[in-house]
Amino acid sequence: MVTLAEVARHAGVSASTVSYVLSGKRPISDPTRRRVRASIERLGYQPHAGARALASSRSRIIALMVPLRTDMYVPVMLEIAVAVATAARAHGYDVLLLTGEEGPSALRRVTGSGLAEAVILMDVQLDDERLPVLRAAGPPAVLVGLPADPAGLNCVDLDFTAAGALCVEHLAGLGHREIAVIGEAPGVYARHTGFAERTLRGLRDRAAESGVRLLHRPCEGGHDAVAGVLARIFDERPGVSAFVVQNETAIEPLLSLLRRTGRAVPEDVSVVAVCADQIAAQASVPLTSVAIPAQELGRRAVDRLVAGLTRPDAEDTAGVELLTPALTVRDSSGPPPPPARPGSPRSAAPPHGARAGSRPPGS
Amino acid sequence: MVTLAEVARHAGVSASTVSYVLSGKRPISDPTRRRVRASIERLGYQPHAGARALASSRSRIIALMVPLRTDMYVPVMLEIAVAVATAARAHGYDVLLLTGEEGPSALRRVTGSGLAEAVILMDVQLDDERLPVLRAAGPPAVLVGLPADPAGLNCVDLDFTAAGALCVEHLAGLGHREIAVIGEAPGVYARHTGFAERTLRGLRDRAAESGVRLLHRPCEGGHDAVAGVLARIFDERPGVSAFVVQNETAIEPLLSLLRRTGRAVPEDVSVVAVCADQIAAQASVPLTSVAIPAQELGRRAVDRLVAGLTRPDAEDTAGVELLTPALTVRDSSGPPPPPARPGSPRSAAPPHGARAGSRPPGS
DNA sequence: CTGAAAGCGCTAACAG
DNA sequence: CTGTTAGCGCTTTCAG
Repeated sequence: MVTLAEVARHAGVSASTVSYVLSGKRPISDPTRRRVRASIERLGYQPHAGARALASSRSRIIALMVPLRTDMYVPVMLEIAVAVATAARAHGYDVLLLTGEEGPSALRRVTGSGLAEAVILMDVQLDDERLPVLRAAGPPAVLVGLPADPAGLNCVDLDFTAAGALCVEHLAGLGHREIAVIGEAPGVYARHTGFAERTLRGLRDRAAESGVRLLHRPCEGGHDAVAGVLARIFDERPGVSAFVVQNETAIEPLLSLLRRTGRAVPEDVSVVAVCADQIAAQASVPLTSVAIPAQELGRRAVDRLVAGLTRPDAEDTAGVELLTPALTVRDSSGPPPPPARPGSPRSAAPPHGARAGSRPPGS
Repeated sequence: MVTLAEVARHAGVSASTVSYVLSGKRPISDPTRRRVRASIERLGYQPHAGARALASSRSRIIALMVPLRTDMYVPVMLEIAVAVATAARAHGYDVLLLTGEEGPSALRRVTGSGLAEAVILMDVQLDDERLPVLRAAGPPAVLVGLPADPAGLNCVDLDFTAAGALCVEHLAGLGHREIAVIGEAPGVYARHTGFAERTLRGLRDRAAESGVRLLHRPCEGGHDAVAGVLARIFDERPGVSAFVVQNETAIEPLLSLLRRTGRAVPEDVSVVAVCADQIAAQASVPLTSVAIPAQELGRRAVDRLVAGLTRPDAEDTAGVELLTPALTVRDSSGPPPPPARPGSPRSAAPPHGARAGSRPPGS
């Protein structure tokens, strides 16, 4: 292995000079720098990461903790992870991948051993067990997500409350008065995942303001689960003319079921999703949706972390940052159908049992 | 920060004794070990990763390179990554996340700097640009995937050729004589991704053996693209009675389009997928499928890597390991329909929407 | 603008 | 079974 000392000898300078050429922490004359650079190139020198971390007590590594369970927003998780890795590299950092499995102890481990200088947490829960580690003079950290009490924590997330409001606003603006929400799996709410509850709050508050009736139902993924939930929804609220979906695995089943039961989208019912843009765009009916800005979230998380690492004093590098959601109108939302009258075709729609169902009367 | 020296002083032993208590590389008397353990506990000592790496020239870090582009098998990629991280931890290793973006130079960087001891590569292409780095006395490595020439490389992958054969076998066994394959996006084939081509070979070879006609069409994701491909397939081969799909984003659109065009699955057409089990199970028609064993792939990759790291001499830790695929029968495959005759109900199915093109006359 | 030298915290001979 | 000690390769004062 080529060491700094060898480079120094080869270039006819001292070790410290080579070090300073690399770090730029003190002025080096042009000729010297040139010679050193040439030697580095010539010998194929690469600074030893461990030695560097030891001497400088800076590992230039950020730990990223991704959820072990992959029951929601899977593509988004990967996209955030990749964005974090990419952004980190742009700042000269590498990323260590931790799974949620190890929990708080993993944070202590990588942080206490100096392996990682800072951490980014994904899939934050309202009362996350990893938070105490961070508050107690813990390592620099950024949460992608928002816990119940973000005091003293550095958080980045989509403003899901606004996202929920945006969905209702869009639908109410089109004239819908009764909306059903198909949410994440019950387990997601059970463990108090922040974004799910915040979305719901946004939906409810805006619904109340707009005089819209709202029905929320958590929903497991998969076709059968969605079928059950859908049947119950129409049973309880026959007047529902629009859906908001926040569950990627429910999207296609929902669209499929609506078709089978003879409800055209958007003519008979509107659908608005909160999901990754790509998924909304590629759905069997391109969906009006509020996007989860995965790349942006990952990038912002790293930027804030690095800012804090670089100038630990700056106050403006902490706190909560909520990205403003944007709703993209595609083909799945429109005005509600005129009120059905007894004997009208729609009330005669088959109770979705026949698999390939009778074809819908072309709206 | 608590150092090993402090622990030694606190326990009244020498530094090396503490070190050996930690590493177990030499016998320590029970009382001594106890005292040292107690001091470690008491002081909350954590060995410094950098110092360790420097002194031992072993970082206990494995680099994992995930593809930057996320145009296929996204959930599988995440699952493999998480499995790698989990398995690595079980062996006392941590995982560094690299994106494909940096390419071969990233491998040189993390490996040359001693940051990572070994690497795992995902999304391997037949003629992968990262391979030269590995062959030339490169770092220990395991590829998740199979390049064109795996000589001297350590590879783990699903036996996609067998997977393809399995699909044809299943369908041929049911009596199908004309099968269409909906493949990955054209770009995937264009960059010569091994698994896609191997699957195709397995499909073709077995089709030839079984006297089955096979038509292969790459396909972009999304509903519209699938609609186009499907229309062309039925146009060229009206007799197609079964589909093999190897493209997660094409699955639901395909099922949806088949329904819309009045073809029941599995009564009229059978569908077999090569995809993650969860996706097959949750599809709107639970799909007969060959699973991609993501967890197993990740675990095996790490196991092989660690085996090679531990006993670098052992010859059996190198070479290619192909996991045997398994086909799970679900609800989407069955015998082909009896040959349609003019005037039969199926040929009278409504030509719903210009979207899927005009329906071909049955068989 | 450059050099010399003192560690950073740990491992692994070497010595007993 | 345990202690002593010489580095591992780099950063960063302290000198000049």
